[in-house]
Amino acid sequence: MSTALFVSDRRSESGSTEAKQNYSIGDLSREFGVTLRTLRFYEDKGLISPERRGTTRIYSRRDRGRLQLILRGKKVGFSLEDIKEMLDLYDLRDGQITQLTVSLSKFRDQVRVLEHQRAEIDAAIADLTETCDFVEKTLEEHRAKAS
Amino acid sequence: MSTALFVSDRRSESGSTEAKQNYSIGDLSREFGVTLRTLRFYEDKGLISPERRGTTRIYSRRDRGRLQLILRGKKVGFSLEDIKEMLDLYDLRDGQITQLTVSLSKFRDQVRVLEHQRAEIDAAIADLTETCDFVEKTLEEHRAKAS
DNA sequence: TCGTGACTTTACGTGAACGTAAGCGTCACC
DNA sequence: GGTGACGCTTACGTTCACGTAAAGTCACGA
Repeated sequence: MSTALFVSDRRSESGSTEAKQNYSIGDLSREFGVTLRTLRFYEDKGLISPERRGTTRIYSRRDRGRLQLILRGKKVGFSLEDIKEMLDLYDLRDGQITQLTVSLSKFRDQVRVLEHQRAEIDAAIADLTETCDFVEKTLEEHRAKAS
Repeated sequence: MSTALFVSDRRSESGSTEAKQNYSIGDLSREFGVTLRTLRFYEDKGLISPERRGTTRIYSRRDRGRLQLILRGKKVGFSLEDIKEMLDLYDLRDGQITQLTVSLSKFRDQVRVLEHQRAEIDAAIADLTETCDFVEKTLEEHRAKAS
């Protein structure tokens, strides 16, 4: 399944049954499996800005969408600050072009970062696997001697 | 190049020229590219215990070996606490067998952890790559329209 | 009227692995 | 007798993404 990331959502949602327009903090918490603290934290960092009814937060569909983007951004390894930048850029909407171009560049950078991490993990796995083999062999020899 | 990890060093070092017996903190710092603070920190955490001449630390070849193991352990993703456990175990030397068996088990666990991390990174790369393709396509279309 | 649940605020705590002063000692050298 | 290299200790600071109290408001139901 593929979902847009810092790009307008590619999924069609017009057909969703009873699309709510507003959500409480608890609604989103349950739906996305994040704590209330997390949602308030994101707000504190300027990633989401729900309206208020009194002191109570009211999240719109747009806020929900932003939360989705935030969580997807985290999943692919962006920091909250990275995500904020892109969301802010998205908000400007001066020309979509700028936002798309900048984001594309960041995505490519991140792919490179991830590929690098992957290479390091591969090396570590190779190292550990080899060491495992060596240890197994040593234990084998020991057992052979002991018998 | 393969080096043992929490197993006695497999490399022959008898042929090394002028094998020093003692090292200052600065020596090890330079040789391994770690800061003085790091070496003192490892000592604080009980990973290394160099002797003292007055207040000055004197590292033996054995201390140097331990440092090597620590850094290799870090490279393959172990925490300092993990590393300490294995080193302590290694110190016991009750029977090498116990140490080898326990370490082997930890190594295998860590391989699994790393493989899991790799899978997540792969997924993230796939996701981002797909998004990049989508964005590129969008920009293409935009340019086509603009011309 | 009490309790429960959902929501709010402020604000200190966490973990990992060090960084970064501040302030001092001790040599060798010029 | 100044200067620089090298070493020491104590101890608060950093980064990130929240966790975890503590204490309060508000509405609803028995």
